[in-house]
Amino acid sequence: MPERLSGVLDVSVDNVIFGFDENILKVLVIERKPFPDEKKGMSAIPGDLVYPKESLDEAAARVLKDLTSLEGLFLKQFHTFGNPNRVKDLKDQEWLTNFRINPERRVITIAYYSLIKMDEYQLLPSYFAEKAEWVDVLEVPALAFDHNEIVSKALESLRHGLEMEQIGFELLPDKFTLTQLQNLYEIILNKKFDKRNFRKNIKKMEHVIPLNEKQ
Amino acid sequence: MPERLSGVLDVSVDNVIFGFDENILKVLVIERKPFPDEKKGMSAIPGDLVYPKESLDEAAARVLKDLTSLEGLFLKQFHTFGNPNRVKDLKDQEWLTNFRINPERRVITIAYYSLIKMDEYQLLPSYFAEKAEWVDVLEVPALAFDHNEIVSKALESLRHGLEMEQIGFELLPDKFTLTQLQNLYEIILNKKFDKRNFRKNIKKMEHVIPLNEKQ
DNA sequence: TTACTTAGTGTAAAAATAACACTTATTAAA
DNA sequence: TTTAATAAGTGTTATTTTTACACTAAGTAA
Repeated sequence: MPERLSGVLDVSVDNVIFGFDENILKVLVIERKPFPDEKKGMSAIPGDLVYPKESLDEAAARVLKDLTSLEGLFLKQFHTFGNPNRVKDLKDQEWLTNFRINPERRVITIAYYSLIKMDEYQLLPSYFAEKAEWVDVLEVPALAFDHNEIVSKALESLRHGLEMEQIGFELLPDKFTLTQLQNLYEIILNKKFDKRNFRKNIKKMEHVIPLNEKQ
Repeated sequence: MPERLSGVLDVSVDNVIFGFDENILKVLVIERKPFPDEKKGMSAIPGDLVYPKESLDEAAARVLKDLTSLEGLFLKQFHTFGNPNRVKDLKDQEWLTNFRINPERRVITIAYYSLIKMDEYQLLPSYFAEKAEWVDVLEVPALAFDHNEIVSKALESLRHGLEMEQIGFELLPDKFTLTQLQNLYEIILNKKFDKRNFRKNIKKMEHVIPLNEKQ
């Protein structure tokens, strides 16, 4: 029986927050507080260490709320990232040295994605983010840690969720046009749909109430 | 900014191992080493703490190999369980007291499921398991920790994987009859299929080479 | 007012799925 | 060793689902 070390891991949650703005699928990216010698904080996905008494879902919801002040949003755990080197990059190590008690410690992260209706969203200062910014999911800059990989996998999961469950509505206001919804599907799935066939499919879905308002 | 404790979590992997035996979907359950006053160790899913330098996938593969001596099996991460009370049950606390350096510590676990062809499998003694036993997935006994919940969710994921990707073959020997395959689908998905339609669908799949052997 | 863009609507062809029954071979029992 | 019972193997038709496709009406911009 090999010797087993324990307590050598930190656990965080990271949250890929998607929003849909007219014709663009966006991701919320924060600017990580810069460490002393750093001019500008690096971009990252919002996240935090899990507190001792909260569940993973609660931690993810907290991160989301701190940043947006919104509660009850769609939130889904999609993957856990635990490569032993995922925080060992030089820039990340410098940052951790300034902001973590045990910077050298391995960190695994449980990744969630969440969907928010952008019109309900208000930018909030947060203790872990200098500022937050929406970026086009197709133009995500270089991010801290393995966050680019996390975003890619989040996008995959979102696509899957859009096809399997019908999650798209979470990204639109309560009242929306079918054209808006179709745009959303086309952009997220990167695929064109026939207008009439698309509308037929929506009619099959429950929980969509046609408002006899036009245009 | 709230005070952040760190190093208060242990991280493990747990592995729900599925096998298919004639007409039954089975799960490999181990008997957890009994603690001193315990007559018989409680049943559990195989798992272990993640070692300092291995990735999560590696940890899961190691657990699997220790138990079966098999490598390169189908292995899939499906969910991470992190309820703060998931190891706080009295029985579990007693056990942890005997087998962990920090028994009171919170443990989160990354859960995987894997598929093995039962005829390739050989029961192996393992340092964390007194013995291992296949049980019908429909008659899983009470398990340690939150392992019953983990098994349920693994089964959900397996069903999903069977429908989406075509994962069923991992559970059968390299040569198998279509009847065997249909049984597998019917039992796992709990659904009947028409024999002829089923065979048509298989023919559409790639990577299946019909051997002109009959019966 | 005119031209241009976007919203809104039904039908027909094609593809995929579901329903269905008999023959042959093997195994078990008389 | 015959007989009965069980399981394997095979195509066709009907139904449902999916796809392809074009014009009208209204609103917006020139």
